[in-house]
Amino acid sequence: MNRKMIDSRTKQILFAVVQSYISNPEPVGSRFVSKKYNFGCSPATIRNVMSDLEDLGLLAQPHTSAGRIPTDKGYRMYVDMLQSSEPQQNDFDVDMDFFAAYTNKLEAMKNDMSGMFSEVTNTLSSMSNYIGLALPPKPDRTTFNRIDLLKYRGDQIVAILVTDEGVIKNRIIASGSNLEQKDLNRISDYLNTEYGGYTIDEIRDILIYRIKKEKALWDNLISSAIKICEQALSFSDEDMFVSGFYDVVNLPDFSDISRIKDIARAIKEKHLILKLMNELSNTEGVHVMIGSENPIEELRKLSIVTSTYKEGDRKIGIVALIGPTRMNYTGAIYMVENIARCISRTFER
Amino acid sequence: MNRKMIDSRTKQILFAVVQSYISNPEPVGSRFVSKKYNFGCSPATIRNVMSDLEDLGLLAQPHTSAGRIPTDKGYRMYVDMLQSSEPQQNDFDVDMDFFAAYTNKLEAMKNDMSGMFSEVTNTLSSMSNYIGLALPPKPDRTTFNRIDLLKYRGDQIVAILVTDEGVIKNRIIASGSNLEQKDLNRISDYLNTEYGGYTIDEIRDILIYRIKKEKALWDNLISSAIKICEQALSFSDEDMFVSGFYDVVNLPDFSDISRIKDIARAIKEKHLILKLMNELSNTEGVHVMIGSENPIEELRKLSIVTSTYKEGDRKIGIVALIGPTRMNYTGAIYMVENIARCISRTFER
DNA sequence: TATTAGCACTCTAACACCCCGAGTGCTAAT
DNA sequence: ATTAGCACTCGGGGTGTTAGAGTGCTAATA
Repeated sequence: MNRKMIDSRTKQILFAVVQSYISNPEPVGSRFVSKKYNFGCSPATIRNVMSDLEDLGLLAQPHTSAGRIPTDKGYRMYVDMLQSSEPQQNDFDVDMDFFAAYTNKLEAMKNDMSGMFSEVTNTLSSMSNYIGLALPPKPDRTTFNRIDLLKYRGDQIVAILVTDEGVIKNRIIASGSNLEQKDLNRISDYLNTEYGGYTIDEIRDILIYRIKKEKALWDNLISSAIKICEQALSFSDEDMFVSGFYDVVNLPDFSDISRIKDIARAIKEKHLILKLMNELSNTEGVHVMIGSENPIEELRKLSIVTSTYKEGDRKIGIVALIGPTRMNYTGAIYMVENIARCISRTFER
Repeated sequence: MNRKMIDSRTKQILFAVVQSYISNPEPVGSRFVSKKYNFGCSPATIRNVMSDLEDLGLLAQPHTSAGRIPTDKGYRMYVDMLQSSEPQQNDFDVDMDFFAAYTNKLEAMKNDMSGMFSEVTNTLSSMSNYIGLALPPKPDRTTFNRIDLLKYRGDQIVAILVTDEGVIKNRIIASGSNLEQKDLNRISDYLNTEYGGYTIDEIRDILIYRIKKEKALWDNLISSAIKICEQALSFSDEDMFVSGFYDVVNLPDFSDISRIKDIARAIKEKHLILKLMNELSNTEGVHVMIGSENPIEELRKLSIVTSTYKEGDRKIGIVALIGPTRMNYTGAIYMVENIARCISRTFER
């Protein structure tokens, strides 16, 4: 056998081992492989090959007299094989009709982002039994299109923030002073010409800068405008949707209490995952991170499958599944990919 | 010893056993009680008393040669003793100043109910290491005060729903037809005179009835009004806030995997807990349910401490802590009670 | 009559031990 | 290059033993 190149049969045996282990979490032995899959060779041969695979760091033995289980590197090769070959038949009982219907369902929820995305994570997790994640279009990174201010009762104002993705948020704020609708119109005109096109992050920076430097210069109206804008833009950054923790504890992979603690900690440290998701939201299509490949310490024993969704050509958010490294990658990829596609379609209309 | 009446020393010994077990989850033996607490009697005497307590069903032995642990009934008596005696010194390092400051913090979030209540559950859970729950003022059960409709762009309308507790929700809806602001005013006037004072639940019923019976009779405007009202009132009923699952798995009480599964299932079945909370939201002040006292199968091994919060005299919602039956009741009661008080104060202003 | 000391008894957790079976690695034959 | 055969290894499950903690009971005591 060559140093670098792995011959086709070897690859297939790796594939078989991984697939067997995924469907049944028992170390897989040579006899089993030789019997179950038809490679036309005896257990002894398989043994040799598996031994090679172990040397390559693709398989490992829990202990001497046990079968092999895949290493993270082994899963990696398996996933790469999956993705280079043609679409696998999915293991979940959802077909394309489901996703078509689902797109319509999401479409109907378009006005309620948070409802829509909690629906998405619920579906992801309940169909897969893994943990579903979703990042809605982040205001920070979207372009401010316009803000509208409507007078409400007393000194209260309804601020409606519109970005390129549509209405993001509306909230009621107290202006402090009693402004007329025409004042509000002047304020929003000012804000829209001044800030239109910037991302919300940038606007925040500008605001902070201005407040420091030029405070004294402004007239009352502008000062109100800034104040209102500040209030209207102050979103919580905790905008990540997670669900499915409660199913995942039933997976055999989490029969060990310490694994559950790991996963609990990982989810609790939302900001870490958030950061990772943000980094990944530049990637195109489906992306898989396996165990130790993961930059986040807390996720080193888990795998994460992500896919960005888009509006037109712009990637505006991301959905994901988190599960054990012994994950049904075929199914997870299929789900994540198609759900992301549903969301994209929703934004297109 | 009398049949029914338990003498004071016996009670105190029960108290000691429970408290010891709560602070350290080991069956407590007679020698230990006699040494640690000063009852001025020997282990043998304690043993007799503990044996009596076991006959009364207040203590139990995991096995013959182990110490005693409290039964649910034992915890019940303990909690009753707690509540009849004067306020215990709390075990958490929060004093009244904390709650005063906390009230202000909540005050500032009053415009953002969901933010406020997720803040509440986070605080509850992180300070106690149990699971924090909160039920915001339920729209269904609150009285509809008025609805305001503001024209926004195109056929879109901002609907602002006001109840006796203040602004509950504002959402953007599409009217379908292009209405002027004065039409909207007529619609909202109609809705307000027609439905003001009813609870939202009742309104929903009325709407359904009317839609069936009188559909043909209405003019266009009223039909729009109903349509809008329907849309505006269609809240998700998933309005319960939960947090702290991730800390609770670290408690020694959940070192057993099956216990974790129990608790995971309990939380997943939100509607059950929701129902319980609804039932409890008529109770006055703090309420404790211990293990088997619980009507919900899934919670039979857990305890729940609840407290309603009020606006004036009306109880409008509830907060709670869920933990193991071996719970720090003193601390949990203290936290729940005071947090509920903070919320009440917030609504008063 | 309530309390206590003393003692026999019970039960668990921990450890040692053994054996079975599954699965391997190696070697020699094909 | 493949294979059959065989010795070897290791974990899991069952058994036996022991130490220690805690009890219940009895008889003595205040």
